[in-house]
Amino acid sequence: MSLDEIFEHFVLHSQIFKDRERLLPDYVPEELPHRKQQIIALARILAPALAGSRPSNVFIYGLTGTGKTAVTKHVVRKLSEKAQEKVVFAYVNCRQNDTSYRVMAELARELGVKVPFTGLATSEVYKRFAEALDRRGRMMVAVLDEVDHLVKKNGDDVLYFLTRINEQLSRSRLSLIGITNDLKFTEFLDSRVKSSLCEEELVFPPYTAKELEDILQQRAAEAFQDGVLAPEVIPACAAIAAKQNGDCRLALDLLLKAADLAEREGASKVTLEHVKQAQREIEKNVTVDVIKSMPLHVKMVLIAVYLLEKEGARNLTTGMIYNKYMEIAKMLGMDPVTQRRVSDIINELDMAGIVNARVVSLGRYGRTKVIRLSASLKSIEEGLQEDLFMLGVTELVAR
DNA sequence: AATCCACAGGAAGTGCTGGGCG
DNA sequence: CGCCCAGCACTTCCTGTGGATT
Repeated sequence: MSLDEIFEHFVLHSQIFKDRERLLPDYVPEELPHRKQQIIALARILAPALAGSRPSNVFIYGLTGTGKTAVTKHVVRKLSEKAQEKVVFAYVNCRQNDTSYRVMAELARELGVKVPFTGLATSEVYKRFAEALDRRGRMMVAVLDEVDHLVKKNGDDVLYFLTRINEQLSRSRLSLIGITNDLKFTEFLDSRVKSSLCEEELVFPPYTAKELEDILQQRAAEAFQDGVLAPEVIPACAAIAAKQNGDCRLALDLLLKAADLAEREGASKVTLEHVKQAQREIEKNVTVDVIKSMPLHVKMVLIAVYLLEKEGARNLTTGMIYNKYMEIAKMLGMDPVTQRRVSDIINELDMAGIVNARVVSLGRYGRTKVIRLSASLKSIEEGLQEDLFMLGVTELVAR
C-alpha cells in the first residue's frame, strides 16, 4: 500500500470516525451542556459592549477542563458576530505567552501593530499598544487565559497597566477577562489590581461523572460512526476523568486515544480495554515528554533521585541528592551546578509531577526537603533513555 | 529555654543568546 | 556598527526557620 493509499484509506474508510476533529481539545462545539448558567452570566456581563459602553472586567475561576476557555470562546464568538466591527476581541494564552512582553505583543498584534518578539523595552510595547488602541477608537475585550502563570512569573505589573489603561484613553475602552485554574490566585495580586479586575466573578464547578457522560455522548455522536462504541466506553472515560477533578479535557482525550488505538489495530469497535490502554498511555506520555524536554542538569538531578531510589534509599533529602548528583557530574566530566540551583531543580521536578518534595524539619538534624519519585520508574527510564545512551551511562540504569 | 543543624528560598548579579533600533 | 533589550540558566551572598537535642 502506498502512502497515498494509506492516507486515503484513513480519511475515506475510517471504521470508527466520522469527524475526528470534534474530539480535539481546541474544538468548541455549538452546544456546551451543563454550562448554560455560566454562558448566560458571561453574556450579560459582556453585553454592554454592543451598546458601546465598557463591560465590567471579569474574573473566571475553575479547575482544568471545566469549560472556562470553551465558554469564553463561545460567548466571545457569538458576541463578535453581533458586534461586527464595533468591538475588537483578543485572546491570549498566558501559559504560551508567559511574559509581560509577549502578552502585550500579542494584544498589540491583535490591533494590527506588529511588534518584534524581542528587542524592544517592555514599556515601549505598552506605549505602542495604548496608542494603537486609542487610534482605533474601538472597544476592546481582551481574554487572558491562564493568567496565573503570567502573574506568578512576572508579578502583576501588566495587569496593573491594563486595568488602568482606560484612564489614558480618550477614544477607546478596554475590558479584561481573566481566566485561572488557581483558586487562590487573587492573593498574588495588588489590592488595586484585584478590585478592578474582579468587578465580576464567575466560578466554574467541576463536572460530575454524569455531566461528563452527557458531554462525551454529544461529542461522540458528532465524531464517531454509529454503534462503534461499546456501551461501557463513555461511562468509563467519564468516571476516570471525574476522579481527576472532573476534567473534561482528560475525558475527551481518553475517548480520542481509545478510538485511535482501536482504529490503528483495525478493530471495528472501541472497547473498555482500549480505554484502559489509553489511560496508561496518557499517564506515561505526559511524564516521558516532560522529561525529554528538560535541560541537562535537571535530567542529571532526576537520574540522581532515580538511582538513589533504586538503591533502596528512603526519605531522600536535598543533601543526599546533591551528593549523588555531584558523583554523576564528576563521572561525566561535567561542571556541577550549585546546591542552590539543585534545590530549585527539585522544586521544578515537583511542579512537573515527576517527583514529590515537601519541606520537613528534622529538628536537630536540620530543615530540608524529603523527596520521592512520583512517576513510574518505567516512564522515567523511557524519558531518559536517549540521554543515558548519549552520555554512555546506560549501564548505570541497566544494573 | 536556648541551641543549632541543614537546608529553604529571597535578592541581585553574570554571561550568554537572539534580536531590535537609529 | 554600537548600543539596548528580554529571557534563560545559573551563581553569589544572604537571612530565615521548625523542632529534636542539649
